[in-house]
Amino acid sequence: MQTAKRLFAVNGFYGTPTARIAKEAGVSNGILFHYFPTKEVLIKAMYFDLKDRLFVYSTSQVYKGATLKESIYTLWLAALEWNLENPDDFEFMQQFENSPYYSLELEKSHRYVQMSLELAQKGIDEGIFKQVPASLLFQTMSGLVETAVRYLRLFKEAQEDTEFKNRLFEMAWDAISKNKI
Amino acid sequence: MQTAKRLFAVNGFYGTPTARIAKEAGVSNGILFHYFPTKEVLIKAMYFDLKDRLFVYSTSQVYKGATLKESIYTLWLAALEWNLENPDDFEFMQQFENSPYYSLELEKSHRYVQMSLELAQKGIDEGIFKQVPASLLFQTMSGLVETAVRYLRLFKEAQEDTEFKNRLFEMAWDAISKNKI
DNA sequence: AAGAAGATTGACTAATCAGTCGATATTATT
DNA sequence: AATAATATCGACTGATTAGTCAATCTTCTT
Repeated sequence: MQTAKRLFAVNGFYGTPTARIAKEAGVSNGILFHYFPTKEVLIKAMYFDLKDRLFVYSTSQVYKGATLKESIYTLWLAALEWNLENPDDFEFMQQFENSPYYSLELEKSHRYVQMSLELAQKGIDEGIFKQVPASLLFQTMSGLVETAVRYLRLFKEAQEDTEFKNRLFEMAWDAISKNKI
Repeated sequence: MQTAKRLFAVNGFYGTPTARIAKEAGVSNGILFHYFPTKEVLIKAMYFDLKDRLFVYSTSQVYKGATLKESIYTLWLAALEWNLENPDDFEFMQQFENSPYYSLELEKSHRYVQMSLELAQKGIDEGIFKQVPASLLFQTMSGLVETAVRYLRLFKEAQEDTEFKNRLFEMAWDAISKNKI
């Protein structure tokens, strides 16, 4: 799976023959299909695995007694840094979510998504977030994490700039929170 | 190109044989390669064409004497509705921008991107937008248009809800503009 | 009308690739 | 130790597909 991820990230799903995955992973062609009966099964298993690791990593960072904003910030930062530190995962995820393999049903089955939706609903109920559907808030935040990741991948010098990252978060926060004018 | 776009939107680039494009377009295999020497050339030509049509459509809607916020709103709405009315274009664009064909150099060559960047810079200079790079503001807006499109495609009943669309714009505007607390 | 230039055809090919399968090796169970 | 169960191998195949090419048709020029 690690080898497949690296190759997919560079050459895309269709640009990566299963034979090459097996070869570079140092195993036979046969054994690959022994564990993953089709290429599609391999790809979906990889996506599920990735989302689950992201969930474990993100939630492990959140304090128990944190305020909502602190929690959101921690989760936002965790997602951001995780994507920056695992560029192959990010590439793979982007490709997958824009491929025919992806579906909403699949998406909703992940713990990561469920947890995020609950948090969004909490913010709405407390009157901190805008009065829009929770799923919209989640998608907005996810989209803005992606934007931030893409930007910081381009301008690497800003990756260590805490002040700049705070501004990035501020943009995301302003998008979803009620404005106190 | 229209046929290719429809097929790509449904089956993806790699899931669509050139022979099928030709057949469904009612032309021969040979003539397709007469005008587009490779599949890649076809795909890139389609992307360029699409971005240019989006530019023409969007800018035609902006009033001369409009304020910055009005202009941004008009452009945001134009992009949103254009994507909703041309779902094949949207699917195609998403796939392209997450494929190995895509590059930043290509992106910057489009009139649409150049115009957007100038507008973003104007907002920064006037102190209306957050003091971050213009390209970040543009990418943020683009990302939020995508989010809005995806959301409205899922919940079609909200597509005609002007009030809801205003809320969507508000989220985008709050993300990029300075907050008046 | 003759000839040139370009448009169009579709059968063909060389290469690629997902997935199979029978044989062999390793590990677990009794 | 004998047997069963599982893991691994890699050569092979059937299907698919991007791109070619020689022949035919259409349009333009003089």
